[in-house]
Amino acid sequence: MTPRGTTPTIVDVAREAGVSIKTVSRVLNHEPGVHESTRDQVLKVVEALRYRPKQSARSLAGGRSFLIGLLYYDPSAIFVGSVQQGATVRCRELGYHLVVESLHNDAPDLRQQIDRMVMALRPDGMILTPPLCDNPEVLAALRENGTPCVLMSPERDLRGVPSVRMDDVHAAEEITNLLLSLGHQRIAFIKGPPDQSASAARYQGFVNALRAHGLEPDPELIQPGAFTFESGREAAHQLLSRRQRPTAVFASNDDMALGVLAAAQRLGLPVPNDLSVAGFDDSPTAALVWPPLTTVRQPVAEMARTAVEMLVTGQRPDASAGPADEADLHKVLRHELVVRDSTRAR
Amino acid sequence: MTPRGTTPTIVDVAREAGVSIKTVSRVLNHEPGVHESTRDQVLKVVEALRYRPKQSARSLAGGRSFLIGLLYYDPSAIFVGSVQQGATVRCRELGYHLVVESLHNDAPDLRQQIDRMVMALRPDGMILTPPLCDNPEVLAALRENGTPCVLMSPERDLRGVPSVRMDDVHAAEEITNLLLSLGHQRIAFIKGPPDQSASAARYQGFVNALRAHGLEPDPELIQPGAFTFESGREAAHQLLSRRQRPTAVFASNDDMALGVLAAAQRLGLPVPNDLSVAGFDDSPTAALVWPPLTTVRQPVAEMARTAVEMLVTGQRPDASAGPADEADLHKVLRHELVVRDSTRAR
DNA sequence: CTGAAAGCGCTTACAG
DNA sequence: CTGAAAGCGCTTACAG
Repeated sequence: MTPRGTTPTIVDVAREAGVSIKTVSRVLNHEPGVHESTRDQVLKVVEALRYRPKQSARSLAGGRSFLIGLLYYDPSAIFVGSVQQGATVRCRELGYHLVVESLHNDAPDLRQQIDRMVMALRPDGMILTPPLCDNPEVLAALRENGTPCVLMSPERDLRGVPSVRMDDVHAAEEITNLLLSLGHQRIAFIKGPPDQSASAARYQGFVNALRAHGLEPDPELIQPGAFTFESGREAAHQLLSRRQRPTAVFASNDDMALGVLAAAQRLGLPVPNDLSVAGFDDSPTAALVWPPLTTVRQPVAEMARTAVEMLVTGQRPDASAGPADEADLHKVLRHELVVRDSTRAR
Repeated sequence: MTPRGTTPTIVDVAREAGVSIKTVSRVLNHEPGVHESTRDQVLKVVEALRYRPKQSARSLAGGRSFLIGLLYYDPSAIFVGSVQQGATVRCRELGYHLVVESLHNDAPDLRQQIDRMVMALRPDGMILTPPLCDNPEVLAALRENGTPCVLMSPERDLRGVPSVRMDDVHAAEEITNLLLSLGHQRIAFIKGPPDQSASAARYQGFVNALRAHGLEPDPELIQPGAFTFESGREAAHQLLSRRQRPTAVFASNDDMALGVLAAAQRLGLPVPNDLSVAGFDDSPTAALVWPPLTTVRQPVAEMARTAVEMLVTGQRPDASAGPADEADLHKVLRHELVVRDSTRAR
């Protein structure tokens, strides 16, 4: 019997089951070559004793920590909640746990912070979210200490470094197509900041869709923006005070679209009656304004799930199987068009 | 010298510094009774070798995991981002790490999920956020396996169980006082759902403030709500179609206040010119609407920091110091009034 | 199909 | 002020 008040160890299970601890270990790790009856017997005892192997012992002996690290920067990022939801659930399913670390993208001791975490915890893999996944210093630190990484929505894919993303170009095309199909011809576009690759991708999608319909983007209707509420408001003020107003505005993220809504309201232009507005991201706010925003939902939780899987599955640090197929390294997940009340046929 | 390509261990440090591993251990753990010159020598070697003790080894030998668990339920909760920001930063400062687990409040295997995590990781403490911190099953499971907990904003404080919260009554008083000081007399209030204690507390604060000014709450101006956007919209429609409209609405959370904004817009009532609106929570959305919401900011990140501290500091599982002072167990942190453009003097 | 031995890298008593 | 020994609870080769 296990001493009362003490948590059972593998030794207790082995004694109780009448086998060696090695056999218990084999059963617990799903290793092949254990007689079915032996396995059943062990599992029965495990159940009875409510035994769970201790992570620190497994980690010390086996060299795997069963920990996945999540590095993120902006606490207000719409991302965080969904990333975590997806990542923790998938981790649990796979017998892993998620350790979260918030870093400052421009902290002087960024490298030290990462080293410290990696050396202490030895996570079996690390998920990087923007903007950290585009920080060369972070990537270099992780590569040096040999921690496998998956980048979530990086600016651009790196050869040999796994990543998960959605297709911004395609999604922007779909939003634009929606507006076109509603009969809009004068569609304005508010761009993101030039230093983010999503900005160019979304604009590209917008242009693609127009051209596919035989239209050319009208320079008068293209405004710069910064992915912020304020920049959206300013851009909208410009656009809506033109002699010939657009009948629809596609703001390339939700925060800017909210700014457009505010500007329209300020100018007494009812949305969607006199103006259709579309955003991009499906931020929590998008559904909490009037009218609720038509937008694109990034599959954030799914991306996180996928990242965990790639980390747990691709455990071949020595690349014994030869260089992994580059295409398999970069996954693109399907987004979702969310049509709400801010868009209407003209 | 440390073998190349291998991460240094305590043995390498000891050899290089010409001391025993026990002495290295003492230095690293800030134990007293080490000669200053010895300490310096050890630290120099630690630095040179970039040595960091391995958590799994420390944990296995020492019985402390240096892990703090964070249990949460709702991924969309405004909480998550700030909780994590506060908790991870404080953890890092104290040499701990944060493991996050998302649970379903009504999952059938809730208890198992918790047991599994605790048995595997042996976190030194656990932070519970609403609604998990009010779930008796969760609390029982944690108590049984002896994991110290801190409850964040629980419905009610439990004897002997540490908690951190803000003062809802006081904050609601302040919002009401603000509206009163702006000259509003007909102030409507939208309540939260009766099963959440914050609802009653915020209403209490509202009533307190009115009475302090010699006013009585007008039943005509009190509406039920459910802390959701929709319930706020409905309540506002009721309130704003009265023969004698209120000049201000205090919605007891931001989501409902956003609903009020939507309703006012629908009815062509400009905010704040014809109607002042105040919320509660300072959700991310509060600043992303027009006009931006006057509200109360919960000190969420600070609460999380404090929770980590309580867990790390109060490491006396056997209560050797006698029953801790009940008052010290329940911390109340200062909130912040956020005055924006949705409120104006009438 | 199963087991005895060694060892992962630390900390905890215990000495001196 | 410092150290030698034992042990935490597992997994990894290695045998048979």
